Amino acid sequence: MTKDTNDAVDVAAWEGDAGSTRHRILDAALDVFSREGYHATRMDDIVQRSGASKGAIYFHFPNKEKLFLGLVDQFADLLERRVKAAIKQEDAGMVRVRIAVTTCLETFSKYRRPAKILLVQAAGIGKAFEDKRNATNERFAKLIALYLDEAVALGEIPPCDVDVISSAWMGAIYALVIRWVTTNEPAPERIVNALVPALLMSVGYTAQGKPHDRPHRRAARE
Amino acid sequence: MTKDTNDAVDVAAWEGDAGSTRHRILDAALDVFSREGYHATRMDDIVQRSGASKGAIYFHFPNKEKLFLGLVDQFADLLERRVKAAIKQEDAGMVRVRIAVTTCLETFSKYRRPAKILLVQAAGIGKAFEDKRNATNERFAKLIALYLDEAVALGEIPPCDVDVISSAWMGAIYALVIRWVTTNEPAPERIVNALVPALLMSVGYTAQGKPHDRPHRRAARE
DNA sequence: GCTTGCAAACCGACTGGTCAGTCGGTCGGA
DNA sequence: TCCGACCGACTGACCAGTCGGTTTGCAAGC
Repeated sequence: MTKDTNDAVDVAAWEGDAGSTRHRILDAALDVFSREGYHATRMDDIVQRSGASKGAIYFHFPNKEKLFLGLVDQFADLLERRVKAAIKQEDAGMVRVRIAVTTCLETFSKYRRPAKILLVQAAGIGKAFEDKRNATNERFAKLIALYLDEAVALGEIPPCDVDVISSAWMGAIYALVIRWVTTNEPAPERIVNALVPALLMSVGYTAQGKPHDRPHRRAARE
Repeated sequence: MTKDTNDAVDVAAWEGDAGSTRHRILDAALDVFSREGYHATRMDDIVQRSGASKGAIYFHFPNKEKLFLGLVDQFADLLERRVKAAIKQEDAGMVRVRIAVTTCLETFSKYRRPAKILLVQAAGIGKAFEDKRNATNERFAKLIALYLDEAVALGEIPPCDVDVISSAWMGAIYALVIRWVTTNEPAPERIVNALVPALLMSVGYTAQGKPHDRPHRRAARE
């Protein structure tokens, strides 16, 4: 797990046309935005980094804001796709909850720079960005809430304020990913090992029939 | 609890000289920064809002950044003071953990605008701010970690990765406060009721001898 | 195969607006 | 008369976005 952090070809993973000018721009933007933040990034930085020209950038993207939000959206989509794909393989109930959380963490750790853009750089920039971030946030919280509701319905966990809990979970996940992304510190493996059980326990899920390292079936990746 | 959100005299609560120019500037800065964010705030906005002049602002504060970071620091200090004061009244162990978390939430909900500055506006602005936010973050995570360690030592909860858990807790708290601060949505009371038990359960603390609404002693405020 | 035409893709010097910060100056109290 | 507090018009850097121009790919006509 998490052997490679895609540090070279991040955007390529979810955009087809590698090598094209458009792609080079996106890659450069991702790189610079994630390092410097939105405001500290000058379009000329992206020009230099991408090797394209100012004109090329404004030919492909209407403005700086759209370019940035595009990156955020793309990554959020990817994340959602991966979570849903992973879920589909499993039966309803707490197993799904566990898989959703794990997939989230795996994806963040694999796509480190996009994660930083989504979680760190998209905050505190302005109204439009704040809204976008909250929306994205809620989007995943809702996903978690859905699976939690399922688990409650199945009687696997006692009823709880699913709305609040799912927000809290996202917050917990985000906080650790942010910390890892910026300080490199709690290794992803350690995060998963400590966090996932804690989250499950927080809703009163006692690890029934979980023989420590049960090989849960896992099919097609991505 | 949380009857009044100090929406008028935020800074006054922790700065002595109310009415002075310096104080009026801080107040105005808090107001504008929390609404607009760091970059969208023009010094001229603060000028207008405070009734002071550009010269007065630059007489009291070296630059925009320092003014902003000053607000962040002041609020972080206040928060820490309040948590420590609340803790002092209680015996070591899980009770302290509960009180620490509750006090955090109470303080955030009471000082809504400073909270927004600390949690939302101080992110994604730039290196200096990012560091500051991480540092503040860690500062409180460490505090929680300390009390959790105590509880583990006392045998009230099983051992766990306290470092990761405390970060996760802060993240959960932050996420909900941010959501409340921006959307006004999960009422503070609901947050406390749902979140605190969940956090406690997440470290395997079974609510022993907690008769639902036990009147825990509470002395001097602030 | 070769010209011609045209548009999509790309180039980069330049502009126009925006602000953080400055600075010469005023005012009132000790 | 001196100094701390305050005033506000002004400046200079910075940078997103523009625009006239060039190159490239390619299809249609001959």
